[in-house]
Amino acid sequence: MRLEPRFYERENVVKIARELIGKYLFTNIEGVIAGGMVVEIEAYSWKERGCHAYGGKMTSRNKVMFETGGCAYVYLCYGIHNLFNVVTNKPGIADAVLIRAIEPSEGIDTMKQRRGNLQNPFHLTSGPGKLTKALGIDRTFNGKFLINNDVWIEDRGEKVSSREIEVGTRIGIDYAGTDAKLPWRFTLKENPWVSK
DNA sequence: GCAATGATTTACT
DNA sequence: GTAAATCATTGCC
Repeated sequence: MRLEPRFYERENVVKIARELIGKYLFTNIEGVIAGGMVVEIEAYSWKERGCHAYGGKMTSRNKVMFETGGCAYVYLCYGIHNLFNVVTNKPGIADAVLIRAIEPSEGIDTMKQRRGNLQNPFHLTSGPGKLTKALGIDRTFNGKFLINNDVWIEDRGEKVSSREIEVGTRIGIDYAGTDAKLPWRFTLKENPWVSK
């Protein structure tokens, strides 16, 4: 079952991130479906320094974060890598979750092709820049709604108990000061597809 | 208009 | 495990 807008429009972005573990992210590029289960995710909110829209400041890059929940926010990091976020909360409130890793289930051959020859198959989608490349996501997806047929998230009814979820601090935002210590990173315990 | 910077990846030791 | 590559976005001049 595909997740509806009201799932994303709730106020607690951390809770949404926690609930998205075990859900399935798919893309449909020119009729080819690829995707898999979300195993790693982080929450971001305008209230803390780790977020692009910290303080509620809108720029041409992050304006999509101010859209209503259920919008895709894709941006370029380090000049090369596309990172895939899902906007949450109500219009005007810039919260989002960053999908960092998935466990491939559909279109694995296509993903391998997009990623080129890999030594270690576990490197296919075990990182935010890797998974966007594997799924064919680029910045043309910025602003797309997850109720369209290009990209969406499904609930396949798999239950993930809280003790299977590992909570930690977010990656790569040391500059955020004390906000970098917020326990807003969720991973599936002992899953080989989680980035290290 | 220009230089500093980063929510990372890759290859190499 | 560590370090370099790489360029759009940002913020200041």
